Amino acid sequence: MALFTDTVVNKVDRKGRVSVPAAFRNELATQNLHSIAVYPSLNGSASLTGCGEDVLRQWSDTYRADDPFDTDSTDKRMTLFGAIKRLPLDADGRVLLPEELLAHAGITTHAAFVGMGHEFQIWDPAALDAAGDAEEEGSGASPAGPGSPQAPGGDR
Amino acid sequence: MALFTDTVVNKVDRKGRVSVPAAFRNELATQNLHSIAVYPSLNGSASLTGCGEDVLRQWSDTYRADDPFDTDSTDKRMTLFGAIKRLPLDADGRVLLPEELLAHAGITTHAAFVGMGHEFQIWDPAALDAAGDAEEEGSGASPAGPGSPQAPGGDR
DNA sequence: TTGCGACCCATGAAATCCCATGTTATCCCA
DNA sequence: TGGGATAACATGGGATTTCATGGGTCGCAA
Repeated sequence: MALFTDTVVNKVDRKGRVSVPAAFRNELATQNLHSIAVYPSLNGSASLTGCGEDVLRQWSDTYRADDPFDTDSTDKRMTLFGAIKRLPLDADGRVLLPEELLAHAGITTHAAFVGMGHEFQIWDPAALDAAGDAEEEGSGASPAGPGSPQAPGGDR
Repeated sequence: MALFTDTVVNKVDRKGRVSVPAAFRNELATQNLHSIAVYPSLNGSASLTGCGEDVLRQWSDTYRADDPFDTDSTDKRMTLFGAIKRLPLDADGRVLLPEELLAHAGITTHAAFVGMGHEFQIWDPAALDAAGDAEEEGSGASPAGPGSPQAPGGDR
């Protein structure tokens, strides 16, 4: 299973393309994956969540055993799988983020990729900063702690 | 699992490279690891913590079974994995410490590697001295005790 | 035909590789 | 046990490759 770490800010070009960080690509390559699965984060934050297809398969497997009459299961599957877009990586390791997803995350010129273990998230850098600050205060984390995983200045 | 001990001060060259102490490298080699995972220490001190990837995988595994709808899990993973950088060892056993990490630890010309069992820390030698002294007084440790693991004078 | 996506190439900056060197620790033999 | 030979390490620097990014072109479809 891929292991995504680190936070990287890349530029979104005029065509809506973004380079997936090389480290992420390498992780995907170890699983022979040539695309990423992306969907609006489920916790309601203005961000996207992405992962390799292997993770999708695992989720699908956990649901497959469910009772076909279990409406909770059908609801969740619809919410989850219905919103997932599979984005192929081009020869240069970039993906084309659909307008719809860009809008959901409020991404305009830059996209911050945040590793989260077996999956990752994509944020507008400013929104990520804000979310990090909020968490720091809310949870009473150590003042100088890593509340905000990274402060992606403004650029790279 | 690797076992890191001892304190070693190495030089950071103009490119930001540092030799990982040979003893540490040997520990990593026994696990077939060719990179280290480094992140700002979680206790808020001006230092970095490092470990082998085996430790990361273990963390990731504990989260992987989580329900994708579990927002508490996603928050934790973002904070933890978002700040971890994987630094590959080059053929000579060196890593390139990113600007960002150097700044967090206040490292400029020298880096002190401190073994801590299954992980290790990286300090600016002066900051390490200061932290050791403070601990000595605060905890009432033996006056001449090993509060500061070593007094890495100024150089090697 | 016109707009968008897939593919290709160019470029500057940064990371990686590779080799050279001085120094220190280790080994081996008398 | 002295002392030279040898190997391991840390370090510097130049050569090469990777990466992110911009832009162009071709083809398909609305």
